Amino acid sequence: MKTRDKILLSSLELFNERGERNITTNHIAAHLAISPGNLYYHFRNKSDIIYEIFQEYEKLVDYYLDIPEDRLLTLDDLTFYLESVFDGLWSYRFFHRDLEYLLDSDTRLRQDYREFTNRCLAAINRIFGKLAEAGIIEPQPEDLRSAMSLNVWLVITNWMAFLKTAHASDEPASLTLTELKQGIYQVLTLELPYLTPNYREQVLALREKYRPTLPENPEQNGESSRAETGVSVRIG
Amino acid sequence: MKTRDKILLSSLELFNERGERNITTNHIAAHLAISPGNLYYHFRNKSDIIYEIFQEYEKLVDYYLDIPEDRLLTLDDLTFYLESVFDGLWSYRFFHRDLEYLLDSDTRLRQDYREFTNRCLAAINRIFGKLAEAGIIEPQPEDLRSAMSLNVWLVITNWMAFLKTAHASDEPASLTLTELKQGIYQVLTLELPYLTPNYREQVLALREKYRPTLPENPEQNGESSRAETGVSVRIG
DNA sequence: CTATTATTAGAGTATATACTCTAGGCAGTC
DNA sequence: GACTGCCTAGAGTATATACTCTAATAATAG
Repeated sequence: MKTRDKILLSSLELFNERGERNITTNHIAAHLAISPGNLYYHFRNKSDIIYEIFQEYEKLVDYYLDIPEDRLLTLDDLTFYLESVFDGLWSYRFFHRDLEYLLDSDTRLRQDYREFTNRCLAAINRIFGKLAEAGIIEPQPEDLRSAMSLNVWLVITNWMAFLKTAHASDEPASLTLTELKQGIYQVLTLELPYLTPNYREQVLALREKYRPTLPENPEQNGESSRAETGVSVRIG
Repeated sequence: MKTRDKILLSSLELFNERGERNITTNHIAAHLAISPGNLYYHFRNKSDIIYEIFQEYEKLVDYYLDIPEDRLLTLDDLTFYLESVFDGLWSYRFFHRDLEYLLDSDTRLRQDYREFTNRCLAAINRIFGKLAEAGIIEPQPEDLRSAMSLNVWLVITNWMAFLKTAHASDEPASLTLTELKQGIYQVLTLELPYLTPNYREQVLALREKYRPTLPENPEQNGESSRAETGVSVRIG
C-alpha cells in the first residue's frame, strides 16, 4: 500500500480511537514508523488529511443514500439505509466529535459539510416521501415532513455523543457498533406514530431488534462491572 | 467583584465566543489584565475552571427543571421549561461543543455530567407524564415515553451544533438566541402526534411562534447576504 | 504598629505541536 | 555511469500552552 494511503488509514484509525484533538501529525508518523518529513511530503498539513478523510466519508454516505426513483421502497430498504448510515457514522466517528472546531479551521470543509448536511436532509425527506408512497407511513404535509427529517438527522448525528457521554467514568472509550446501532431504535421511535396499520407490526418488530439491552439485565456474559456502567436511565 | 468570579465570568464569555479549545489560561488572564500567576492562585488548572462553570450550569438547569408535584401542568409550564432549557444551553453553549474532550480529561466532570444527563432525562419523562395527566398529550406506555424523552434530549442538545454547522462559511460564529430557540419548534414537532384533540390547536399555535424564518423570505431587514447564508433546506 | 494572611505581578520553564529543511536513497532510463 | 523524479530520514525550529516560582503588595487581626 502506498505511503499516502497508509497515512490516511492510520490517521482515521487514531482519530477514531483517541480523538482528533489528541492526535498530532507526529503521532501519526510515529505510528507508521515514518518520519514527519515524509508525512509532510504527502500532505501539506493536518487539515488536508482530515479533509481527504471527510471526502471519503461523504462519498460513502452519498453512495448509500442513493434512493431509487423507479420503484417503491420496502422495509428492507429502510433497514439498509439505517444500517448503512450508522455504519458510516461508526467508521468515521471521530468526525462528529470535533465537528465544530474542524469546520472553523477549514473553510472548504465547512462549505462541503454544509452541502453534505443538506443532501442528507433531502435524502431523509425523500425516504419519508417514498415510505408514504409505499404505504408504510401515512403521507404528511411537506411542512411536517421537513421538520421530521431534521429531527431524524439530529437524533442520528447525536446518538453517538450521547452514548459516549452517558457511559460512566471507568471505561471512557468503550463503544461498540452494536450499541451505536441502538440508535436505529431511537429513529424508528420517531416514525412510530406515522405508521400505517398494514405495516405497524412489522416496523415494531424491526425496531425491537435494536432495543437497547437494559444494563440492569445483563444476560450476555454477566460481567457485573459492565452492567453498572451502562446507561442507567431506562431508554427502552 | 472578586477576581475569582471575574475569572469564571471571563472564561465563560471567551469559551462561548471562541470555543474552549481556542482559549488558553493566558488568554483569560490577558483578557482580564491580570497575570497568569494570579489566575493560578485562584484555580489549580484549566479543568477546575471548567468544572466550576459546569456546576453553575448544572445548578441553573436543575433549578428550572424542578417539576411541581402538587398541581397539573399547563401549556405555560411547558413553554417555560422549553424556554429555560434553551436559555441555559445558550448561556453555557461552549460546553456541549467540546463535551467529549472535556469529559475525557476530567473524571469528576464525566461522572457529574452523566448524573446530570440522567436527571434531565428523568425530568423530561416526568414532564411527559404530567402533560398526560393534564390531558395535553395522550398517555403512553412507559416504554415509549422513555424513548421519546431520550429523543427530545437528543434534539435539544444537538440543535445548536446543527445550527452552527449548517450555517455557511462566511459568517462562522454568528448565532443568535432567537435562532437557537427555533429548536423549540423541533421539540414540539416530536410531540405533535401525541397531542389530545383538546389542546392540539393551542400547541400548534405555540409551535408556530418558533417556526424558523425561511432564509428565502427575509422579511426583517432585508440583509441579502444574511438571507443567502441561512439554512438552505426548508426546515419548517 | 506589627504580624499574619491573602492577593498579585511577572518572569520563567518544560513540554508539545505543526511544520521545515537539507541531504540522500532508490528505481527507472538512456 | 549519469541523470531524473519520486520518496524518505531525521534533525531542527518557531510558537504556543499549561503551569511554576519568587518576591512584592494589599488587607486584616491583634
